[in-house]
Amino acid sequence: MANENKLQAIIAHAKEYGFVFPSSEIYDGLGAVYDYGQWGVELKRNVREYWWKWMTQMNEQNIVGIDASIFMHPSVWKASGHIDNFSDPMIDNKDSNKRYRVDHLIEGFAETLAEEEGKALLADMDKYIAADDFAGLKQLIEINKIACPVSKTVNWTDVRQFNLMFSTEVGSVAEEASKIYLRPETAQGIFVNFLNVQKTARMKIPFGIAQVGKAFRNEIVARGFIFRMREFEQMEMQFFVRPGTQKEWYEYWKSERMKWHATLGIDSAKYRYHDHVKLAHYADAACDIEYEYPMGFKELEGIHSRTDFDLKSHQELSKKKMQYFDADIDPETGKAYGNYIPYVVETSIGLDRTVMMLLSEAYTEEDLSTEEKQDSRVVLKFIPKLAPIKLAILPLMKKDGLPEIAKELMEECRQHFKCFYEEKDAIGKRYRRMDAIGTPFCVTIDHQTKEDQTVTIRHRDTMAQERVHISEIKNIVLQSL
RNA sequence: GCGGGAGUAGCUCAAUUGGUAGAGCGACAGCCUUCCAAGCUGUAGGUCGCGAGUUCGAGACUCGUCUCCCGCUCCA
Repeated sequence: MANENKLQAIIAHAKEYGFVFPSSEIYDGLGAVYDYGQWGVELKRNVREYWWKWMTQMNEQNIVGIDASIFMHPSVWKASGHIDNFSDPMIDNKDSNKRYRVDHLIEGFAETLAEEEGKALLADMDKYIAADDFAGLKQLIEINKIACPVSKTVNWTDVRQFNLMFSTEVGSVAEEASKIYLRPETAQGIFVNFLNVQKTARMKIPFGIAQVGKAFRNEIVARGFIFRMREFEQMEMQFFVRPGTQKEWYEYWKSERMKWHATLGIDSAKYRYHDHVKLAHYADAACDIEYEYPMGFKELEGIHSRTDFDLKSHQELSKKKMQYFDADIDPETGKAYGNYIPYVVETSIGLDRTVMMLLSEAYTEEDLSTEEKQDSRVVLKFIPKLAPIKLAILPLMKKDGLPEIAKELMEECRQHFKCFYEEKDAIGKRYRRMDAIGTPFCVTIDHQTKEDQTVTIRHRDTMAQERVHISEIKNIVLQSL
């Protein structure tokens, strides 16, 4: 299937079978916001829980979790650089339809001028930017006849503000209210709690703090289904290390995170690392783990060596010492390492992007036609651990006591994993419905069950069936999880 | 934001030059059925994206508007 069609098919399937719905659809929807439906939420929860366990329980490193609030003190975003770096005035060229950050455009032009002239121009620009004077900025562009590099024209729109962060007011009385932001990343919740966690959990470096939660970003263009949403969920872990060791920990987490991906049942050829050449303001090394989505390789997870940028910024702004006292002996000096601000290696993966990866990877259209008749099915090949429903229990017919036996099995199994019971329609049709939402096992109760307590267990991917004793079903499913 | 394409039932689509909305699948109820969708009967479901205009009459024509998709621009 062509990739553009595959994306369409996945979006349609996700909606049709209750995985992902457009937000507020009855009111024409809300751009780049989606809701998870009954099966989507199970899939997403399974991913989230698996990541959490893998990080905070199964991993050999010392990692604990937190759950910080979405609202944070405005100074947090001052310290993190989000206020200064991500609220840029933008301008569009009407002929080329290209959009530019105003500062980039003017800086680019300034470089073509003589040094003194350029400096003067940039000084003017900084003055206008500091004053939020957009009309002044536009005037500056017009006076200097700064042209679009593509269209070479000066046919510009007005200058507009681009805000990465969503803001709202805290305080119920309007005059007393103060502006705060919805967090654009979860990491800062970890940094501001660094001391709390380190002290109360008596954590020793190296150690990690994990968090899963919502984050919010205005996007200039929100496209690609749940790949890029305005409200999304991140699974992040900040790993605090001794300065100077960040490079080896960066490499460690680079490979460690790929090990996690290798357990998701995804073709390893669909993954690649992408090293950042141009580094963000806080990083000394950074790479992405990319997955080949239907629209191409795209960033799924980021691994960043964030240095001590964040803790240091918070220390400066808050005047609180964000230090760790390291009693370990430095072999070079024979003395304790002493007080320092830890360096940080971050792993940050998009939960929604992971769900989209799993949907993309699992979605399979199969042609089952024989010479006699045409036949096909759509099957979602999730690994059982992540599948929304683990087991469907299907009496072959809804009479002769078969539903009663099925319900007994249902009662036993539902205590351990998500089950689905259905007695309507032909058995083949019920199998196909379960295929469409990725249920790995179906068990069918028939008349023979009444005689020898055996049932048919049917495997999703191979469609193979085997006859087993009814008492084995629970363990067969549990072993696959 | 710009350019292109598309909006009719849950889904896929149909409705002669404008004449007042249908089918298949799906869903639901029942019948029949001893293991891989499309056997039988019945039922529900649509102010044709929304709003104006032209007309005796608009799903169709005109204008506006909204939403979605594709491409471009920005981006941790």
